[in-house]
Amino acid sequence: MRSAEFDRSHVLEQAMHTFMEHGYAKASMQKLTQATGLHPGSIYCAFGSKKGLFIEAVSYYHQQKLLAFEALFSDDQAVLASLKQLLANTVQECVQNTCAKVCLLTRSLNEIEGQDPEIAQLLATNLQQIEHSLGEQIARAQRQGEAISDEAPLALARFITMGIYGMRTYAFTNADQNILEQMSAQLLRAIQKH
Amino acid sequence: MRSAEFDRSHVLEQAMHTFMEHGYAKASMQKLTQATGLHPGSIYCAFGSKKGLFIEAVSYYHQQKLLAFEALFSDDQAVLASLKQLLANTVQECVQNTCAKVCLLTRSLNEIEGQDPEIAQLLATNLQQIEHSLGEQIARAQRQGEAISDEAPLALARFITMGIYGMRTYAFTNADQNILEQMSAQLLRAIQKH
DNA sequence: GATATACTTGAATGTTCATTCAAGAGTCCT
DNA sequence: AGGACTCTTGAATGAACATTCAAGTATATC
Repeated sequence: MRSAEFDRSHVLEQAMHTFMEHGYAKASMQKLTQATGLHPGSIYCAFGSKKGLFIEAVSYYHQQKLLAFEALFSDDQAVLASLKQLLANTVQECVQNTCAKVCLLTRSLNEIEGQDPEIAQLLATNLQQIEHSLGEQIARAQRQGEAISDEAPLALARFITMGIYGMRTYAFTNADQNILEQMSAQLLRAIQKH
Repeated sequence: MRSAEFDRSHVLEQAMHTFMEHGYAKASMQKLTQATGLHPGSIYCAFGSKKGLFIEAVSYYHQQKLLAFEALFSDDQAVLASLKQLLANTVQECVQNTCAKVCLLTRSLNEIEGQDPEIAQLLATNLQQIEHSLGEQIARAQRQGEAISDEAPLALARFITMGIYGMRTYAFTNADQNILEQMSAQLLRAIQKH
């Protein structure tokens, strides 16, 4: 017996960054071996293929985003306040000049369209999971009597989700913090009671 | 002398479809020669490179979208009605099962990020031009006293633009016509006077 | 119809890519 | 300490890629 020498989390973290920076197609195995410090053989032994590594990197990214989401929407805080913070965090990501500016899920979904249904399905499922969690939080806000529209919680969650996707693409054309903050405010206003 | 044997518009139309279907990276020269009927040498003679062909195909796409936009927002119609139609058309595109479901500009913008600043700039400029035209129309709506918010026209145009980007990415996770129509309605409501 | 001037053709080029594998090295159990 | 097992290494492989170019072909002018 002999245990693997590398730290799987660390490798996935680096691979994730590489995919975020270059996209799926342009993240060559050469870039991935450099970023992870692993040799090709080790990657293929541990993950089967470039696609396998990508799938695990995506899952790793998704896991991180889910944890951040749950931390943000802790039970002892107004949902609308958490939502506002979620949008503020998204804006902060978008105006970064690092690979942190992209959402691995939405970017890859755009890239992969029409190419690999299995990856597309994984990305869609992950995104829908966050959308669903958001729906639960919005339902809670309504129960708690927060100043939020009484439309179906899922419809409101979809709207905010769509808004975040839109802001991310918009930021590629114009990463202006003021503009993105204004959009966030418009999105929030649209789901508030008036 | 001898004139070129192929119809440039027809070639660009086919190349555009190929890029819409496969994305930039995965639209190989082989696929492009098959789709256009041109031999590699002819493409390089007429467009210089794959990137040159892509840039012209993007411009061709943009031109088409601009014409469609101007036709939709003819002066003798309420702006809000045209806007509603614009969103309805977008939904129709998104639920298609052909390459017509993608916006070449937004899809490529997501794919190209961090790879080619020249292409990114072209895509951003094209998208901003449509956003700007939309702003002018919204300003006209305000002057004509339509039931539209009195926020800055550009801010409203940005919001709708962002919404369309968002719907396009959202449709990749769930191309449900009812849901997309509901989002359109939410977007419209958000910029109306109340 | 001869000649010059293009455009067309598609095989060849060299690069880059994902992937494999046999040799080497480390670890554990007896 | 020896042997068995597994992980690591990185050069080798073959496919796919964008691009080139010399030969071939059509057109126009004189």
